[in-house]
Amino acid sequence: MMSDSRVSSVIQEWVSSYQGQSHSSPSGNPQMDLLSYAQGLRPDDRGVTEQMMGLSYMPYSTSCLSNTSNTAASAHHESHSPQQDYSPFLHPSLRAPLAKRSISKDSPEYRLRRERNNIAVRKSRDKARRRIMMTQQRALQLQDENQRLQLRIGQLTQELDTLKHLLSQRHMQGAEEGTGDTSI
Amino acid sequence: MMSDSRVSSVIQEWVSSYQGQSHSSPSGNPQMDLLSYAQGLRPDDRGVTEQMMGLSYMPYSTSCLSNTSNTAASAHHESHSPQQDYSPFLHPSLRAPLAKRSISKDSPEYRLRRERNNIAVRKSRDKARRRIMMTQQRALQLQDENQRLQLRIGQLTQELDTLKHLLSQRHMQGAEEGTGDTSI
DNA sequence: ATATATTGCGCAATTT
DNA sequence: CAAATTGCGCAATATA
Repeated sequence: MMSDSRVSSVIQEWVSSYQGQSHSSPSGNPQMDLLSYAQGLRPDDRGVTEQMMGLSYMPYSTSCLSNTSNTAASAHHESHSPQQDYSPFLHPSLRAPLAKRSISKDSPEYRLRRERNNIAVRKSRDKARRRIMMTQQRALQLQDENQRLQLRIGQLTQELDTLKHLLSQRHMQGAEEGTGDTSI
Repeated sequence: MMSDSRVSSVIQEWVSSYQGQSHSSPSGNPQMDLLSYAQGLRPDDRGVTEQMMGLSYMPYSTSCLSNTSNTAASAHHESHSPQQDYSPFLHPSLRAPLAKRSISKDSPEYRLRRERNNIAVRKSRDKARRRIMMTQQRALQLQDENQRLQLRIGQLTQELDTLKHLLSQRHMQGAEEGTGDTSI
């Protein structure tokens, strides 16, 4: 049976043709104070694609997949070596790994790889967390500045009105030569 | 042997007993604050501080885990039933479940709970994803509006200058009665 | 005390 | 091939 991850891959592939590419973490400098980060905001980094709001949140393996949990206490991502999906209906890249490796999970090589990936994963997630927080902060900052600007506009507008009024009075006073134009 | 998750719990308990508070840290999640720093490997998200960028992202439990999975393919977070912490030093609510459940992972009850949690997790993550996207979008919108406002301010300022200039000329022209005040 | 919501973590499939 | 991402389930917590 195909794992859920593979299913999502389908959607991903299917959809990826739609979203060009993005990701260009210009970060370089991890420090990247909020200000500078504010310049090159990434509208998105990825996956704006997947959602489709399927509000059911039904388990992926339930209700449509057998999920015949192998032995005893090992649910999770098991049953990978035995039984694969050779269905001819699926996209080639989705079908079974075809007796790929015998890394056997015991191989020190396997552990090494896992460990490295785990590290990478932590790093990546850390990065993501930081990115998210920075975006939030940026939004807050922008909101503040926005308010500030709106206020400033209010001031200027009022001042402008005052001057216009004043000027019109002068015009009245000065009578005849009035061009009546105060706009720029 | 104890799973990494339990390790963190231990550390957490251990540390929390130092801080006085049992659990319910006033703000934020304890899991990280302490554990991460205790292990000195998470730049973490919390402090926007992040300075020691070169951190190692060292594995939490590697190098001490045998991971001799019970059967064949089930590594991961196994072995939970055996070994509990009955330390009398800990706050009662922190001590081991005291032979609480024998949910044994086989119990249909266990599966039920797991399934429910899985659903909750998916839901929660979906929500988070949406929130993040919205924040990003909001930041973009704010940025746009900001620009718009800045422009507006530029216009107003210029117009104001023009009027002021004009007015000053009128003053000159009208001579003596000038109050000289154009500010609001 | 129970149910749901969050969150860090490791796994595996994919991407880059 | 190595590192980065991403969806997923688990378990510990946090909340309600």
